[in-house]
Amino acid sequence: MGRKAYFKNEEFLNAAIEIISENGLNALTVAALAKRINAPVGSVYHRFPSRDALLAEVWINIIESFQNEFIGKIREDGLEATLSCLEWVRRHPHEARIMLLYRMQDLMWGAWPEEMRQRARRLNKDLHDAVAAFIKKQFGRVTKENTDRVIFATYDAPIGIIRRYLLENKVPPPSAARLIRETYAAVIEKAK
Amino acid sequence: MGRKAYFKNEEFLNAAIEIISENGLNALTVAALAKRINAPVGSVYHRFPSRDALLAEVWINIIESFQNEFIGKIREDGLEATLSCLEWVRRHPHEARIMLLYRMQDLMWGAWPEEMRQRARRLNKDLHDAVAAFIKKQFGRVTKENTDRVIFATYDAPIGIIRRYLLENKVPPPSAARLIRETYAAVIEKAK
DNA sequence: GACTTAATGGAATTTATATTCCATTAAATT
DNA sequence: AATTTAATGGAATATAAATTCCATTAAGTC
Repeated sequence: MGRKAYFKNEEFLNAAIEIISENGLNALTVAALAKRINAPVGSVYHRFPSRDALLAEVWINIIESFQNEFIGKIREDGLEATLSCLEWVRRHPHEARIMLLYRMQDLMWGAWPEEMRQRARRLNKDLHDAVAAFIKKQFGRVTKENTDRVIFATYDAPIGIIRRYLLENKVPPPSAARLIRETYAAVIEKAK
Repeated sequence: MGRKAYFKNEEFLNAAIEIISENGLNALTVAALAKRINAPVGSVYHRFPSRDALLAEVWINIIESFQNEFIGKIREDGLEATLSCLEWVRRHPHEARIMLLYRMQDLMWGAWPEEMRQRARRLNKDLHDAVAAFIKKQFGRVTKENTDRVIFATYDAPIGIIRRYLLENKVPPPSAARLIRETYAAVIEKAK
């Protein structure tokens, strides 16, 4: 009952992602957001309590998408999980730009909505558990040194190269996988 | 002649760096900047034509500091240059946070002042030349593949691990150097 | 087809900050 | 010590963008 909706929640979220990715955070005004999908400004506030709330949702959705894929893969295989970061970025270039070029703190002015805090906590726990299980499987036990190795090879190094391409408004080429593999081999497999 | 200055240009620049590093870009209002050194708002505009101009100078100073150190070292030795990134970050934690957590585009609203564009052009040329010379020395000739290897091992991978620590409000520990060395050995020396 | 509800549409308002402006103060010069 | 110049000090103004509010519109329900 009541009027049919012209605009979906998701359309605003996607429009925000595109604007930030293409023109930077400064370009994401509520007016620009509404205009991109030809919606009136008021409709933004009909669906989201504030610009901050919308951005919190954009952020947590992206992080969940990225990390859940990683978590799923690392249960099977470390190298696969590592390479999957690269593939996720290639499939989600706009989201990747936001994830790697901004921080939550800079997207929003205020504090996280409580729902988002919960989702973030659950996600971090899942990630932590999955990584710890992998370290145990790979090295026998979890030490600070092993943990550093795994995070570096599976996350830091791939993100490092990916981020450079994103900064240049490009998507990392498939050839980047070669360097990621070599690093993984040197840092994880050789150290076993 | 005329009244003696209470506030130096540099004090405003340093205050801005600290505020952004400690509390994020949103915290850097002109009022907050002035307050941090107990200056009146007007004095900011006595020294800088605009907030944007001040930020442009903050940014270019940081990039010059980082890259000039790297350029100097890579003329001598690739691994030394690579490890020097880590040391620069440890010596300049605030500057590092700005360099690695923001982009010029997001610090400023408008376009770069012309002076800054020139400084950036010169710097990029120097960096490019130094890296090309290193690649030639190391591999005999400059190919796309060699270039990717060198940038990855000397820059992307170190930045990747450094950035993770900076995101957690920490400075990377000296132990990070081990992983950076191993990556360099695997990606540059083994491939020679 | 009147009624209720949910949504759009957009003008008006509020808020947060950057910027301007000018009076005041102090150093150097004569 | 009067004068000139460069700087401070901060209130007033301008600006840009978020948010509010309410009138209008359309879809189901009785």
